[in-house]
Amino acid sequence: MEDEVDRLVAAWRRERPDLDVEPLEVLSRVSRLARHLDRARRIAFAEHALEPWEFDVLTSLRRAGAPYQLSPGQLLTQTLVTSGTMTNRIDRLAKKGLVERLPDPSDRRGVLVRLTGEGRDRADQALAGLLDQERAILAELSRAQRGELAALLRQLTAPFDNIPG
Amino acid sequence: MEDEVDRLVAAWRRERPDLDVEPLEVLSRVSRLARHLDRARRIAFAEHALEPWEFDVLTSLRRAGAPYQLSPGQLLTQTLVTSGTMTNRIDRLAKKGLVERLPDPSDRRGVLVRLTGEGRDRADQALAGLLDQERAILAELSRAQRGELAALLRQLTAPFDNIPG
DNA sequence: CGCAAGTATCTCGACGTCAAGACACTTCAC
DNA sequence: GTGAAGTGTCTTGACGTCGAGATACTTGCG
Repeated sequence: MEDEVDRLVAAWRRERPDLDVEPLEVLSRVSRLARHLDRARRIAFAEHALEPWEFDVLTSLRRAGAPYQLSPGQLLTQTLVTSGTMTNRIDRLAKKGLVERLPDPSDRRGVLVRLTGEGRDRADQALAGLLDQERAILAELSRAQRGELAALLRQLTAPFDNIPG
Repeated sequence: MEDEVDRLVAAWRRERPDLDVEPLEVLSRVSRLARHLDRARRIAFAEHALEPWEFDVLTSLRRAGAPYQLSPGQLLTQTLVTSGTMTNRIDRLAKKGLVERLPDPSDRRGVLVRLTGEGRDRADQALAGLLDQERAILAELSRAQRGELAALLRQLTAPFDNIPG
């Protein structure tokens, strides 16, 4: 089946036959698919009255394991946002009672963000919903294909994740 | 090589051994890679004094071929933004002299957006720069692997692109 | 010990996006 | 032709993000 990137690449080959546009076959698909996923997630989370950004923060804390707390700096690296954004997110989540700020006992510059009981429940529920939705999207592929795809993507993400950038 | 998603998945398996988190192996990588690509593109385009959103609009028009004009509605479907956003983008690009608005001769509700000569040159230059950067990112993979990856991604994007979403 | 450099977080203003609705024009059925 | 539904674009207000700088504390060197 043809997709929008096939059309996009064909158009470039017509308009700019002098250029090698093969990279777009992969990376434009990644960007566009991410865009579609963002939209789908927004809808899935709405059932749990959560925004995607709230999910990102809550699940980062949830994954940390008991006592479900991380510093704002650790949250930054997990969510790929800037520090100003994270401050704002923590403020809003705290106001909703899903997280709380505690002073870091070992560094008085620092703060720890801890998930509340309600925050934990909401994260768990939303995660289950998200996984259901993602399984439906991935039903296009066989188990083996999903494994291949994951491995190929890992090769591209690893440099970004390991060399700081 | 391990990436951030490997760590993320391992954390979920520890915290929620009851859930099947396999979908994250693919889709979390797509989202995170897209995020990294956004950042890299922003830097690449800065050399040409263009923002990513400007590039998106200008190249959509460029790909359309002479006379390089599309309606705002056609631009919406190509760029995956809302109509209010597109109006705003066209306003700003017009103010910079990179596009111009013309009345649509065949539908008086409509408008056509046309690339100016300078807009076309800027789009062409930025595209070449982007492709160089993307080639560097994709050097992690063999030509055959890139082909495989593109084909697998196409299977996931096609439903979004063909069934209206 | 004392000071400079480094680090963690927060503050602030500018900006881009979105969603919903308004408006103008077109199309289609009767 | 006329009215209703449909379509294409723009307007508006709220919101989230970013980047740069400020602040408070810590670390390491002399």
